[in-house]
Amino acid sequence: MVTIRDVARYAGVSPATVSRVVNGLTGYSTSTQLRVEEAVLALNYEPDSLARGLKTKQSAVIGVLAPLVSDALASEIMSGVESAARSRGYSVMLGRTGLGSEHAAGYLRTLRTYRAAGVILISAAITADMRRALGSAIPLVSVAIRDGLRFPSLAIDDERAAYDGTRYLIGLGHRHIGLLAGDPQSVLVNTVRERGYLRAMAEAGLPAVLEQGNSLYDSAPPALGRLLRRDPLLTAVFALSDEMAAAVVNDLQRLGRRVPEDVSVLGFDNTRTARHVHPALSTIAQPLEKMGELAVERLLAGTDLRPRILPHRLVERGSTTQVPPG
Amino acid sequence: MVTIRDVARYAGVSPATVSRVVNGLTGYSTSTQLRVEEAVLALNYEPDSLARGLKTKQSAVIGVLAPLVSDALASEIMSGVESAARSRGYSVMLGRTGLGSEHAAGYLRTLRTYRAAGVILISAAITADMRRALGSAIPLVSVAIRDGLRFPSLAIDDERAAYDGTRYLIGLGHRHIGLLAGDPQSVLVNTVRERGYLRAMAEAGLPAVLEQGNSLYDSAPPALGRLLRRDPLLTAVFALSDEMAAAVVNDLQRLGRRVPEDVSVLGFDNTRTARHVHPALSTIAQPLEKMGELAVERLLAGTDLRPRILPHRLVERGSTTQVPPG
DNA sequence: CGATGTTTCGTAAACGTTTGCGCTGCCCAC
DNA sequence: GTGGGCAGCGCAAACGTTTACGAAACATCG
Repeated sequence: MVTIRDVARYAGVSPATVSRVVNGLTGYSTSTQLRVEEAVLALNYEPDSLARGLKTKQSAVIGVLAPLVSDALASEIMSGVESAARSRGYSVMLGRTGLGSEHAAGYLRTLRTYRAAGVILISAAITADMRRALGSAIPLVSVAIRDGLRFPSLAIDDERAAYDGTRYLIGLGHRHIGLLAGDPQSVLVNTVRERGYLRAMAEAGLPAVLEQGNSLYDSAPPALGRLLRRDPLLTAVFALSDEMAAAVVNDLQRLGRRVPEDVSVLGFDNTRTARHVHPALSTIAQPLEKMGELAVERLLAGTDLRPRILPHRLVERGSTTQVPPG
Repeated sequence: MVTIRDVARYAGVSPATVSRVVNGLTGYSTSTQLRVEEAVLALNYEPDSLARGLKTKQSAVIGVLAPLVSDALASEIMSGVESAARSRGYSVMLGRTGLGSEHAAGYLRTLRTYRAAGVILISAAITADMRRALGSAIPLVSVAIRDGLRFPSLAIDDERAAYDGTRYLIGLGHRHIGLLAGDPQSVLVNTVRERGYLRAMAEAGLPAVLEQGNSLYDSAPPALGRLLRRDPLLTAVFALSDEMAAAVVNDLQRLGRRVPEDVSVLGFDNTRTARHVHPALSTIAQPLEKMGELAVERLLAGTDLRPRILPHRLVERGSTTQVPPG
């Protein structure tokens, strides 16, 4: 392990000077800069991140916390985070908070012991526990959820997005539109999406039919069954995650209903899975990668605590169509 | 920020003693242990990871490097890594190496500056560059790929798995079986899977038909087209990733062929996406989560450099069936 | 030419831990 | 009663950086 002292010796200067040129500070002549740079190259020196962090009370790591690490939504956001972080010289530490955020506080604590530069919280509400664990030193930005006031957030306008999705279905002529919601206690975003749906239905004078899932694949079929029982005339279902939507189109086909001829299904998020289904899902797109990138940008900028609303967009694929005649 | 000194003062002992009880060493009486533990609780003390790592020349981070972070295969392995790591008190640092491993060496270098306890490399071949960047201090285990000799690896028997998959298709009566391979240069695992396919076909006296994709969704349709052109009588296609297999069933349906009635398709990996398609994919399952867990286990055990072969398993779902009569 | 400023650089003290070493008591055996 | 052994603990030095401070060298200007 080659240290700054070795470099200093090699270049015939003091460690302090090496530190200065390595960090691009001022206070050295061009000639010594050259000598130091040459020494760094020759010895293949790389500053020890731990020592540096200890001294500066700040390390170049960004924590990313998601309910599930193998979740498509979180994955794509993390992908954006990773690339933005790396291009700025930061590393990312990964943590799974669990569906109920059970492990979030613990992770925040360890991130603090690493003196992380910031943490990005995906799809999770911020509890008092978490605030305590975080302390005041580490900035946090919350993504894909609008938790309001204390922390900057980065999300689409979920109410409006759900409203727009529902309007779209209504515009297609549908009158019996069921909503497959996510679990409201774990992902608070779902309740505001529900509101958007309810508003659109109310405005159109249509009856709302709503069942809860938990955003995951397996929760959809039973919820779909309940939906169908409550309104057998359903011609459209709006699922609040692509994964549930995928399950819905598969289960519908299993039940002998054609998608989209008999019933249209609209997804949410536009994750990779939206294209894996056949017919491919029409869905409300969130700019997931971009959200990840912006999250690290905001984290490092530090300023501007206001929630930032990103544009959503309806992408039309094969799973939706005009209401069947009759 | 409360330090070990604060705790020591509070408990009326020296920092050294606090360190000893915090780390569970010996050399203190029960009564002082109690006092220290009380102080730790009272002050909510948590040792600084950076200082600790600096002193011990080892930090509790495990690096995980994957070609793509939003890839389903890598995601599920990472999920296993994360849970095993956390339960042992380790944190995981995430890195994207890129399809051609462009960024791998860079990441290894920064992991070294963090004095990571180890790194887990997913689906990537180990280059000389990477070996140099890694140095000798950090253990590495390679997952989902068998790179051979220098580093311990954790994978299924890919040749045998592909062989078994092909045999399964043959056993179903198929004679015209196309293989959709991954990109051999990026994921060397594909060439050994190809061998398994070729062996099974040769043994059965059947002609091999083989096209290259790159493991991702979009590469499949064109490759499928080429496959169909080369053998219009194809009744089965074996895709070397679930994502390609998903694309194949969708594209087949677009072309008016029914799956599995007209043509069977068999996937590989058994990722989440296998269930997202309709009909759900029959596929060769790798124990992905388990592989992630075992990887950290081996990393920390440190011993036993021999490659470890995990069992694969064929899971039959709706996308495969007997060859159509005629 | 002296005074004053400005570069350029080195010294040394920190950052928060861990750990080798040694000191103090105490117990016990002779 | 002396000595050896051992448990319990503190001192202080390290780990590899960064950075305040000051010293030297040099330029500038009256």
